[in-house]
Amino acid sequence: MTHSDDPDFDLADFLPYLLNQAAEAASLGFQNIYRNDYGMLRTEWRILFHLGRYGDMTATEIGKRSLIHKTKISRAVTALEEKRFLMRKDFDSDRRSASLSLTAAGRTAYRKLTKQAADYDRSLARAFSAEEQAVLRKCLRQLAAR
Amino acid sequence: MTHSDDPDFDLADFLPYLLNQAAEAASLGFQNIYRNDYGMLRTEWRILFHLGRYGDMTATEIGKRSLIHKTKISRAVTALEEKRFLMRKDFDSDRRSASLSLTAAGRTAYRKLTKQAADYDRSLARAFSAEEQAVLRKCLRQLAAR
DNA sequence: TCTTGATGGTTACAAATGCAACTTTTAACA
DNA sequence: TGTTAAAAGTTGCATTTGTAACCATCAAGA
Repeated sequence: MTHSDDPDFDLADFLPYLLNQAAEAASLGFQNIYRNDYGMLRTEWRILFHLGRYGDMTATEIGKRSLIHKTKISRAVTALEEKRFLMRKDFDSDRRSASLSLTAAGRTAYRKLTKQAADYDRSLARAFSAEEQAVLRKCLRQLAAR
Repeated sequence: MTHSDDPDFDLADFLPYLLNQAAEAASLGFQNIYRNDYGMLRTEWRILFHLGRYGDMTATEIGKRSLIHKTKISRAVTALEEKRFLMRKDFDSDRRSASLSLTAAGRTAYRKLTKQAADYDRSLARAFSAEEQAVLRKCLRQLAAR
């Protein structure tokens, strides 16, 4: 006996819930890599990725691209700096901000992590047909864009 | 110019990232409802849901069903009790645990929230065709099951 | 030049979470 | 019966994160 007026509804079918479960499960495997192998947090890996992929930029520019909040960026940049994955180069023109660029170690980490991410992505996607993958990614993108 | 050995790879295509973005966006709309209207956190709403849907049970039983960690359950139950949404009934047979049951206010909140969840789910799903929805849910379930 | 307002980034504080340690009670069994 | 181990919850601590307030610098105009 159910206690609901809407007996067909179940959390397991609720899209936000289902998305969360899937996202958490999918994150886990890769999280282990950047956490255990590089001692990074998620935000740090994301920032490393942005710098590696798009080149040097300021914290604000990372924020515009990634939609990560500036306090998270500030802390992650400090952490990456302490780990010697990136360096700040002050501008003469504007001493409020600095150009962030990866060190050699940072670029190496970027290269390896990107490769592992691509591998991991393939291992996840392997469970689905090409059509399913296309639908899945399209739906996710659409949901994310709200 | 890209700085990668794998120039086709982008975070925006990375499934864990995409899933996270979609999950976060999808959560937001409903989060506003249980937060603003009922002052609940996500775990509290989930526990309210389990009790409303499946009837009275102990904290451990909720944990088995929902896979929520017992410390989160303990804190959420206390919070729901303070908000007068649930009550503990001690067992005579085993004084370590208690049966948790919703109050009248809790049942009302459950009914309304469940209805709003169902509506919200439909509003999300409306963006997709029936086939897309089926593929999406199937893929998410499969990912979550890993 | 001086003031006012915006911008880039950091820090303080509070809430949320995970992990481990702990308390109480029960069960097992020598 | 008395000791030990397990189970049900709770609490403490350390980490992470969001919000708001904050400092320093720069731009624009009076």
